[in-house]
Amino acid sequence: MSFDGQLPPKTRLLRAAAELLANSAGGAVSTRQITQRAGVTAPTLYHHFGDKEGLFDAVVAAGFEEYVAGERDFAPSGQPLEDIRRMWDNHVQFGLNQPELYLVMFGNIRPESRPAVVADAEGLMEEMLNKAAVAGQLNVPPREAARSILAANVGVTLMLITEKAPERNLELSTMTRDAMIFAVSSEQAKENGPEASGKSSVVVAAIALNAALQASHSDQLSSSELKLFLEWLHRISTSSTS
Amino acid sequence: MSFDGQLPPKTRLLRAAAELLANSAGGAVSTRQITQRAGVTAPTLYHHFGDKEGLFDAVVAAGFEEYVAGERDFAPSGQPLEDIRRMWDNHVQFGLNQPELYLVMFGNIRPESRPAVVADAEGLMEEMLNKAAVAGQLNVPPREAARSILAANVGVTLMLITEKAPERNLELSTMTRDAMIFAVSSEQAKENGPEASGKSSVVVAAIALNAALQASHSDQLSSSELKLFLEWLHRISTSSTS
DNA sequence: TAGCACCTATAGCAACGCTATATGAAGTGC
DNA sequence: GCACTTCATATAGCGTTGCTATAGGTGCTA
Repeated sequence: MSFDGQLPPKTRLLRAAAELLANSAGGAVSTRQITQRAGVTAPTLYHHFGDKEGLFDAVVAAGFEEYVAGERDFAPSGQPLEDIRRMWDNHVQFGLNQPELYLVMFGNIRPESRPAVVADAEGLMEEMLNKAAVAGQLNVPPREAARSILAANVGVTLMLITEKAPERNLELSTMTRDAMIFAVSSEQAKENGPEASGKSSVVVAAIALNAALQASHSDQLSSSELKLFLEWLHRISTSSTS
Repeated sequence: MSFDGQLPPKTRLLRAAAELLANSAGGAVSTRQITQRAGVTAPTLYHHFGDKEGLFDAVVAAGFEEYVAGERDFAPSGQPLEDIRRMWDNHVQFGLNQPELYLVMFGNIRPESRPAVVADAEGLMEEMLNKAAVAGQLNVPPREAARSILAANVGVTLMLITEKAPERNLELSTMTRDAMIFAVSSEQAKENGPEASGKSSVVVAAIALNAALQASHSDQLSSSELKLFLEWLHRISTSSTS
């Protein structure tokens, strides 16, 4: 149909799959649709991508580049937590702009099998949270914070996708976003518990130091010392109460 | 196989589908599997349930009864926000106990088509949040709070399901849960200064941790460990590198 | 007994993901 | 220039999927 041009079949398959995925209104996309649109036959698909999932993975990888590009463009504002907010909003916007692609990336859940793209997104957020941790702005270890925020981010995006476009209320996103960021940040005023603030200064400092040490591979400690040091820091920063 | 008994075919189909769904390790469940296990042929299924999705909806309805029963059993503790916590935990536990059924209920996302079960779960949570609102414990309208909490709840549960069982860290759930509940509750102290954020460096963090550790005699480390730990902190905090 | 819903089985369709096999094109060594 | 390998694509078809057109059996009411 559209890709009779001189592009190599592999590229045509990728484009055809991406376009069909973007335009398929919720319905599944078949390999026959893809190959027909790409102007090739079935074995070509399996020669280049192994199977259908392989093709989709490749499409997702391209989509993920776009996603990451959106994340990185806004990156350095100097205020890591503000950057996390923008990462969150960018995540939601990506999901709403390309719901089908997003569902392939984040919605294709199967038990005990984690898509690589989720781990990548998690790493991206953890990276940013590390900066916040170094600045002493984090209440919990960056990895746990990233997992928690990303889980909420995906949940909100999926819920927004299921809503019809005109009814979408993005306040759901901003509210949940700020709730999560506030929860992991150390700037909260903890007036509930009297002993809570005393403990939190230890934890915040330990988390900050831990992040800082891992970021700038320090040479003040020998490697064996560093290893033990980090183990202790982990024990402190993951302890629930003192 | 197992349902040659005298139960009506409709019931046998429901049970067969439920059992196959519960035991299928992530893979899809075919109508032929279901009908064979139920001891009937294909048209029987379509006579009673219309199509495959109709059968699954019926299974989900039964599963949802179980889910709701779990939610309601714990309901009246007098503290609505505490009940919300239990609803959250019950939701997560339900998802981890019956991941396949949960995925059919909450993971089968398609754009602009919201499963009825999601609306029901939302209503259930909103109902409970209404009590909190009446008691003046809510910061936002119950409906928005319910949507926000449920979105995060689903996101966390989906993320936990994708993890292999032995590695599951339920702290992700409790942390996100408390963050969301705290965010919608009116008990938060909203007075936190815009700055008060320190500098970012290993040295500052080490100094902060050092002071904090000495202030609150931590018992996470033995005294000999603490001595060495403090010595290292001193080495770090007196060095000039960033 | 006749008629009438209701329920189930036989048999098979179109579409699915995927592949065994064969054919063409492009390079490589002699 | 020619055999040889390698890569890339096509022909044809396998087994399975969700689903159905048609017909037959069953039990109830008249």
